[in-house]
Amino acid sequence: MSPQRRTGLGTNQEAIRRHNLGTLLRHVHGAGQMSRAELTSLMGLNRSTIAGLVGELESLGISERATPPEGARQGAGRPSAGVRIAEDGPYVIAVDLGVDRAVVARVGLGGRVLQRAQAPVHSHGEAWQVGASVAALIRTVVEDAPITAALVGIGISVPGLVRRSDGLIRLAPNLEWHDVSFGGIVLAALGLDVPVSLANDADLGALAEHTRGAAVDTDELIYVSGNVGVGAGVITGGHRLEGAGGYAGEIGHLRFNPNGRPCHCGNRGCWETEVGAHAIAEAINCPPDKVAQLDEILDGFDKPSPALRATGTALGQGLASIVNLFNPQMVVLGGYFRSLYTLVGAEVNAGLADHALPAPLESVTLALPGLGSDSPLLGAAEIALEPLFVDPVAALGAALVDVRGRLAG
Amino acid sequence: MSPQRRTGLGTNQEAIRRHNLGTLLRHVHGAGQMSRAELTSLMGLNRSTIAGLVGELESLGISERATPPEGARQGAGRPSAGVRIAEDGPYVIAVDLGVDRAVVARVGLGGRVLQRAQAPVHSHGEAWQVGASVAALIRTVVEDAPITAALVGIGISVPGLVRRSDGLIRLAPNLEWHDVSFGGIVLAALGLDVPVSLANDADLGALAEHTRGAAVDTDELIYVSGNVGVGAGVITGGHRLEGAGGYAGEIGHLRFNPNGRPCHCGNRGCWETEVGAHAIAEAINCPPDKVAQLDEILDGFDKPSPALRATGTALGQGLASIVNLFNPQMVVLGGYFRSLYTLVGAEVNAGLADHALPAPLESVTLALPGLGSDSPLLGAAEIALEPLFVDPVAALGAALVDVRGRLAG
DNA sequence: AGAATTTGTTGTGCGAGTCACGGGAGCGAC
DNA sequence: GTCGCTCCCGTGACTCGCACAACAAATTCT
Repeated sequence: MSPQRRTGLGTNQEAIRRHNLGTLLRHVHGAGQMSRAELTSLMGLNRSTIAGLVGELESLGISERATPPEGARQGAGRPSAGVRIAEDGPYVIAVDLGVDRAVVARVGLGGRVLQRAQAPVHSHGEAWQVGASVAALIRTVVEDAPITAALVGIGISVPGLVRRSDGLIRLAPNLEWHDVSFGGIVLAALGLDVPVSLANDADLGALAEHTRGAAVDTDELIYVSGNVGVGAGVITGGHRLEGAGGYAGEIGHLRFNPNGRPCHCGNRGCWETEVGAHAIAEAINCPPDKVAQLDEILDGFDKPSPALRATGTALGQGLASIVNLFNPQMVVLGGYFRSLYTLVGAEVNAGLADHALPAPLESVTLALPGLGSDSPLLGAAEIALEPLFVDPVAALGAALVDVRGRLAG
Repeated sequence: MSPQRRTGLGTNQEAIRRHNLGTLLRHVHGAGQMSRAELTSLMGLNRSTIAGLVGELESLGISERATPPEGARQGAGRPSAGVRIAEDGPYVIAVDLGVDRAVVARVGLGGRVLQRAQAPVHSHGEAWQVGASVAALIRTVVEDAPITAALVGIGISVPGLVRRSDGLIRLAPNLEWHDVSFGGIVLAALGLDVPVSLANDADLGALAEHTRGAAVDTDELIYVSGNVGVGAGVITGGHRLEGAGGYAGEIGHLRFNPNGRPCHCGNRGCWETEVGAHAIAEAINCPPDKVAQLDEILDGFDKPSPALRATGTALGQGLASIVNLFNPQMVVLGGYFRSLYTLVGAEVNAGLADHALPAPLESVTLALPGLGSDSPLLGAAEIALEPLFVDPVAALGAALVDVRGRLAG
């Protein structure tokens, strides 16, 4: 969260520098590489100011000077030097906790996945067991990190409700977890003390798609995630919509059909009972223990069955409610909705067009994730990197160097 | 909209001053009067900086020095001088366009209603006719304004969909308007050229309740407005949720009962068909032409009928979907929902508790508007005042002095 | 090859907030 | 009543960040 959203505080010169340095880094992070001239026009600051900021970033070891990038201006004039994320710069650990597997990656600024590992996770496993597996994956992934590179933090994507204030997992239905302090568990298993951020997988999917996926330059977007549960991550005004407790986006339990099937939440006919993984599995006669691989199974289809087409219509109709409520510019369909939309896109579009109001409908686009199924993972990297954009100097000061040594000791 | 939300730009010193001056004014505006010491601790700036800012505000004629306010610190020590909104300071015109009447007020900083007038409006009247009535009311209300006081702008609350980019009224079902540039119509009728801002009534209700109503210090709130249509204004992270086009918050057409009554939007069983004014009027045998006064009629009841109780349950159940989606800290029930909640609050609460998820439910409070039925009007004043908080000097420079003279000439 | 264009570099200046000091205004104790 | 305490105001020197201007450097165009 950028400090600018804290309303009411004044700004002093120290804050300017922090903000400008962080904003510059955010730009370089977003584009991977840019020229100083681009930065000058993007940020609206003087050339010499940009030069000073870039110099500070270089002296921090975050960025390095590069030859002018490819897509640079054509024409006369001295070419502008490039600013590029440093090879041995700071990095974060991203964890995508799925229902049946955990993916862990070491991710550098610019969103580059430097190392990656994954392992199956016992469904309904105890939290400490899962924590131990994740810790082991983290050890693997940190193996080849340069000894000088600093670990800024760990970001974890969770399929469930995460409390914003402290990252407690309030409820992860498909892991059968309840009030689990998973961040603490992982840190304890590692024996490290670094900042850990947890958030809902759909929220992080939205964040990643906004930063470097299908929704770059789109400040109003919703990432609808079909995992075993159905959830949404909302970005509005370029910021995550979190809600008071951090639970915003629970679209799975929208009232859809009051005479429908009972839902595990206690109501009847929640949207999830129509478009959730179990409903779809039933529609395609998929055995219940394969529900976690629903996306792959759907990818195997080449022609949709009538039942699947009905599901597509229900998906579109539910999306209509969401479009009416949030008036997004883009809706990204993640998880198995990606596969489903590929199959029955026409039905989804029709359901949406029939049930949404004309005004919000005209400005919305349905899209597939630009990052494939990595969106939540890269979103986890983004929240872990966030402190660097708020205050690069402070975040780097708090970061951990020689992680391998510390893990060994 | 505070400039801080524009991400990506750098900050220079000029922007600091603008921001600090605007933020200081926003604080004084919110509290009406405060001491410099309070401002110092609120804004986290140095005493002398605050003194400089306050001095600038005074020299602009916006604020004036006052004796220490009542609620000041008790005990030893020199009392801190007060900062108070100036009597003859800048003001705005706020317009609340209802289905059957228009209310116009002259509102000063601090939210003080200085003058007020209203007139019935012909339902289904032509836009230019309504514009002429509103212009006449504005002339009345400007009558006694000090000749030195500056008019900063006009804010208009509209019962319909307003396009964010240019304030065009895309659709106001109950006025039967369609793509009406009402701001231009009013300005033409006045023969003035001042900034005009238009927004949806529920959005403005939320804004006003957030600034000086029931939801002060609540950064996640939803104002649910029952007028002839049902809409919502959402504030999240302290900012209005507008959506891509400005149409966010259309909760009236949430899918509620797919086998229900047909809705004018083309679907069946939208929430509005269950809790909208026409549904309630039917439930209490109120003649259709009195629908606009539904709140007063409901206030006349002392015992709710079973039909009304069922409506209360439906209201609560629909609110549950909203609470699940937005995870607000407070839901304010405006319009006739205020009267309805007073009658059948128990049913509303029960419907909400039954259908909302536990996590979002535990942090939400239902509340009545702290500003009564004036919320949209005062919200209209707030958007018109907004430029003053972004850049007081510029906004005052663009403001109009001697309005009466200009209107006469 | 020279002009035109665009950018990097350097030094100067302005402006905004901070800091430190002296003075002022109430409160409370003796 | 006076003194001390506490908190605040007001003023001037100080620091730091950005803007500006002039010059140097690196290309492209003619």
